[in-house]
Amino acid sequence: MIHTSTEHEVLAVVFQVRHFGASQVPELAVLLWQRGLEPHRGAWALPGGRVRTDEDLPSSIRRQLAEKVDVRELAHLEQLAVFSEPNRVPGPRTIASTFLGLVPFPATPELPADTQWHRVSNLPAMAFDHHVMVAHAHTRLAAKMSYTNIGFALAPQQFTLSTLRDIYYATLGYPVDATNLQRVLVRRGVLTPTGTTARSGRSGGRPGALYRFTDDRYRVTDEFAALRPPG
Amino acid sequence: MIHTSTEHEVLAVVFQVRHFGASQVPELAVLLWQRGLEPHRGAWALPGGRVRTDEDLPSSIRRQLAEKVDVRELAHLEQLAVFSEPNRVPGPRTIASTFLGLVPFPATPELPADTQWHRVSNLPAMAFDHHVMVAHAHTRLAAKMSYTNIGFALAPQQFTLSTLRDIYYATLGYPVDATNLQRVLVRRGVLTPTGTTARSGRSGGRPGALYRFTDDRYRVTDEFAALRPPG
DNA sequence: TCAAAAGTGTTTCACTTACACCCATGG
DNA sequence: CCATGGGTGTAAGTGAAACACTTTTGA
Repeated sequence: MIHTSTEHEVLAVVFQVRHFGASQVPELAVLLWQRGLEPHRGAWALPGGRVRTDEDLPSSIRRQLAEKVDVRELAHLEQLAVFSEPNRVPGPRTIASTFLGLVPFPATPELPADTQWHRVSNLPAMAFDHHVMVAHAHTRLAAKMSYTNIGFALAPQQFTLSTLRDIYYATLGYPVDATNLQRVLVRRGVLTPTGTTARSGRSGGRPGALYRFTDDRYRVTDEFAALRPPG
Repeated sequence: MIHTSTEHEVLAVVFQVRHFGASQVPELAVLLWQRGLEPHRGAWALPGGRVRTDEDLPSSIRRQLAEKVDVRELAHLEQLAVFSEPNRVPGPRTIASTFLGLVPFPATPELPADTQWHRVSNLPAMAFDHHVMVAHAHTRLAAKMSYTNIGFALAPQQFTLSTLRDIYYATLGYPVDATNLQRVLVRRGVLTPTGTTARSGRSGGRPGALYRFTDDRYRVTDEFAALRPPG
């Protein structure tokens, strides 16, 4: 197919840690909408769409996400990769810029009828190259969980360490020791104790201390694993 | 200004570690060309240009770089950020996708008359928003020097540890201990001894052992600084 | 008083850095 | 034989992981 012009679209991989069914442990979820028209009718797609000529990409994706979720819920938004294969979608040649968006636990935004949260570990049939984008976003998120404070965008304002441990588990895919998590994050200045305590759960147990993220903006907290500057 | 359509361009920040003047220590350099026409006539710009409708972004930037440097010299190429402010350049609205390109030391590719290497530490007046792109690329490169094998794309096939130390110094901006550099990189499997030795320099001194990078493809070598998987 | 959940303390381990000292070469 | 640069050994420090043990609560 020969293209004569190029369109530009933005797509967002919006993640939230959510409870599914009666399961005790929450899982990582991604926001998808189901296509009602061909091509790929019935397949699930990432929210987003055409970029207008008078808006930059972050504005564009925020505008388009506003139709899906309350944008105030979006605690973090960052650029991912660009997908530019000339025939990645049928029709006019379209370059896609992808974004990673994060919604805090445990908000439950209103969703349009065609839109749903899906387990990242159990994705439905997806439209076009969107599954690659989800995988890419997940990889990026998991990496950043260990050397940035990006968790602030997935956690509530205040939380116990068990809650935070669940969030790390959901994003990383492997269990994390709550004790060590606390020590690592407090030492780095990522976590601050609020001084208050939560109430005990339904089945008793000692109430947990409440923490909050020190910053509510993205920050790299562990830049140099090796080859640090001298001093 | 009201735009009615959107163009898409690619721009590359091409780095090389180079000797400048009689200085003993090489420095990080970026490839720039000087604009001969308005706007920003005389200012220095990144290589790149309009994306054709039938090529993806990596192909496009490779094609356009071929006019500046021998593409065989380009040992690494990766996507950076997209710049999308509607008025970032005069004329039609243009979205720019930027790339990071790396050329090994100490190649000296032929350059067109309008093109030169410039010290990253002493940049000339630059066109449009290109200085931001260079800063962004430098930050990304410095970060990746410490947790990936990306140095393979800046180093010769074989090299002594002093050479490698200079390359790390040039990219990171602070001195690195050659001894520890060797230990860190060999343990991670990034560096392999060749078993051969270099000849002594002009002023005598013990000849250095020669090393090579184990892989000639980009690889993350130190994924988890903390919160590693159990086991 | 028991189970559940949270928190503390301690040991072990892996890695990195810093630095003093020894080695090989050319002039 | 000495200046120059390369290489080795080692000690100290950091920070993370694992895990047993203690504390606090609800029922």
